[in-house]
Amino acid sequence: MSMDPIFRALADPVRRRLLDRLFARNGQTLGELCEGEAMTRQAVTKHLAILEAANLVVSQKRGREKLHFINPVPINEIAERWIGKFEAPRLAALAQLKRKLEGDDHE
Amino acid sequence: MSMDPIFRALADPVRRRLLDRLFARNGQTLGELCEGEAMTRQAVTKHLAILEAANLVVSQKRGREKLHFINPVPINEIAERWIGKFEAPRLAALAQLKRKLEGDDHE
DNA sequence: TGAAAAGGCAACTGAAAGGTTGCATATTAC
DNA sequence: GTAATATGCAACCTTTCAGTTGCCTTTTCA
Repeated sequence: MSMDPIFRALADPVRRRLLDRLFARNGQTLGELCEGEAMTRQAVTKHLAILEAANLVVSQKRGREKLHFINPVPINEIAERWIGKFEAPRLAALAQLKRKLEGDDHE
Repeated sequence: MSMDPIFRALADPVRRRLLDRLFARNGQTLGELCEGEAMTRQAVTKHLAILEAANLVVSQKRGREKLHFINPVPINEIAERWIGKFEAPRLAALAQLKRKLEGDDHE
C-alpha cells in the first residue's frame, strides 16, 4: 500500500483542519464541515473526496445527509513506518523497555 | 512556527526519497543525490531547496561542493504535535513511563 | 593558466491542484 | 404533492508546481 495519497492529502491546510474538526467531533455531515471554511460546498466536497481516497476519512449516507468519520489507521502507519524511522532508536528502546517491564518478551 | 511547509515538502515522493537517502547516509553532495533520480540536476536542486525551506535539510558548502544534512527536528514536531494527537494515549503512556524509569520527573 | 568539475540563476512549458458556477438528484417536511 | 434541504456531477478557470533548457560562476587540478 502506497503512502503517497496520504502524504498528498495531508499537504493541504484545509484538509488537515477538516481532520482536526472530525477528530474533535466525529460523524459530521458535509454541511457541518462546510461551516467555517471560506469556500463553496463543492470545494469542501473535493477535499473530503481526497481524504476519502487516502482512506483518512470514511463516509456513510444517512437519508439525504452524508456523515464523515475519521480513520486513524493511515496516520498510525505514517507514524510507525516513516516518521518512526527518524526516531527509531528512541522509540525502539522504549518499546523494548516496555515489553521487558511487562514480562512480555515474546520478541 | 507553521507546519505547512513541512507537510508540503513531504507531499512529494522524490523529496521523501531524498530524505530517505540522506537518512541512510548523511552529508551527501548535490551530485551524489542526483544519481539515481530520473531528472535533471536543476530539478533535484529545486526539491532540495523546498526541503531546506521546510528546515528538513540543512546544507553547507565545502569548496565547490554542497553537502546536505538531514534535520530530524521538524519530523519530530509533526510526530509530537500532530500525529501524536491521534495516538496520544499510547505515546503519552510511553513517555511517562520513560520519565518515571529515568527518575527524571521534573515535569 | 586553462580546462574540467560542481553548482547557481532565470525563463519557459505542461500538467495538476484548488476553486467556482450552473444545474441535477434525492430526501425530508409541511 | 410541493417546497425546502442536503448533496452530487461536470465543465471551466486560474494558480501553482514539477521539470527542462540555456547560460553563468566558482573551485579544483594538471
